[in-house]
Amino acid sequence: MTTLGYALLGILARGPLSGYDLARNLQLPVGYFWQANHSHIYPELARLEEAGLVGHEVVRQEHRPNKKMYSITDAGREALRQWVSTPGEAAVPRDELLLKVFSLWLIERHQAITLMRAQEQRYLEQLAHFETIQANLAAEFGAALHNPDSPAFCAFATSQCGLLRARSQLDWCRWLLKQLGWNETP
Amino acid sequence: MTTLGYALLGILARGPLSGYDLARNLQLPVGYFWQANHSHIYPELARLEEAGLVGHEVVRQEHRPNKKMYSITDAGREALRQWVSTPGEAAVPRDELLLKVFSLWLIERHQAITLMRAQEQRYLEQLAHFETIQANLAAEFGAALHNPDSPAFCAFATSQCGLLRARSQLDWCRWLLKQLGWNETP
DNA sequence: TCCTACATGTAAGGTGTTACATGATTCC
DNA sequence: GGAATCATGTAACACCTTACATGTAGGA
Repeated sequence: MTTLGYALLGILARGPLSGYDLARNLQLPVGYFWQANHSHIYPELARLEEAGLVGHEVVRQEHRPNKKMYSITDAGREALRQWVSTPGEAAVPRDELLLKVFSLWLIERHQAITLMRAQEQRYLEQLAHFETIQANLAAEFGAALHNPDSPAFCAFATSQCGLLRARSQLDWCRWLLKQLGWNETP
Repeated sequence: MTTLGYALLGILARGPLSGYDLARNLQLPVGYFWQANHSHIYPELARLEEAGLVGHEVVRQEHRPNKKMYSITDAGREALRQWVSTPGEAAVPRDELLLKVFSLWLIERHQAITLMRAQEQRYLEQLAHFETIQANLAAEFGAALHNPDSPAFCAFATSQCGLLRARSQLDWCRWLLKQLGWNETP
């Protein structure tokens, strides 16, 4: 089983969806920690179905194309549970920005500052985004959000991770910008 | 040009190295934000050389195999500068752990706690690692570490990012563990 | 004797992205 | 008329990992 497969199972465990809907989920809500294109999702769904982890039924629609609604099977839920409860290896975080910062000494000071300011802006947007997500979750689920056995809490927990991360990255950006400013020749 | 290519140029900009040494750099020091295997590096070095961005000379050694020492060319340094100074797209952080947390509601409370405790331990190790790296850099470079035009400062800046990240992840882990504990039935 | 470090490569397979391909409906 | 949304797929390519392949020297 691939990780994408588990990502799909994780979304389908919350309710039946079409491949198209799954693709949208993997662009934004879940997309902040795992992305995928539809061209990857459709074949993967076929593989999951062959393995008996999901099933689908065709829903006829008027005024728009028919769609296949996929649902997770008992076997699928069990496979997902198994995967979630096993620790797994430490992931390698690939960060292009850090690669650039590693070579920042090569470029002009003002270019470096421009680069980091753009990044600062990006993290600010991320932060705002996660705050919006959390506000929406709070409005929709209320007290249920504090129950760790609910899907809503789990969505909140992942967004909380993103929020804290964005904050720490923002701190780092500003620290770096300060360093870049100190030795400046006016 | 691939990102791996720029990663190699970024290391070679600090001094000539063999493919083997580059592979080691991309396992640990740089490896905390970009990893690569030797099987990927050797062909990439050949491509960089074909493009005139690096060159090599064979160094004969006794008691051990000959090696090819690669150095960055002027064209390579310029290409690297170009790449570093352009902002680039926002990266998609793929995080398997967050995918698991997203489905945490499916598993038993004690399993979830075990999972997060293991993760907490992992982040603690990361934190210690970055602190060691920074201590080593401080011991080796001293005051030069504060000069943003030095390669040493850039190495420090990347480790600083890793350190802050590890800290925020640790905070998140503990927040989640607290949430998992609150609704516990003893 | 076996394992690790040094040193360089190729081959096969898995994963992920971009582009190709089609077609109805709705909004500007 | 053109763009966006809904809806599903295939094909080609780029990227990355694992395994295969070879050989010396030194330490446990």
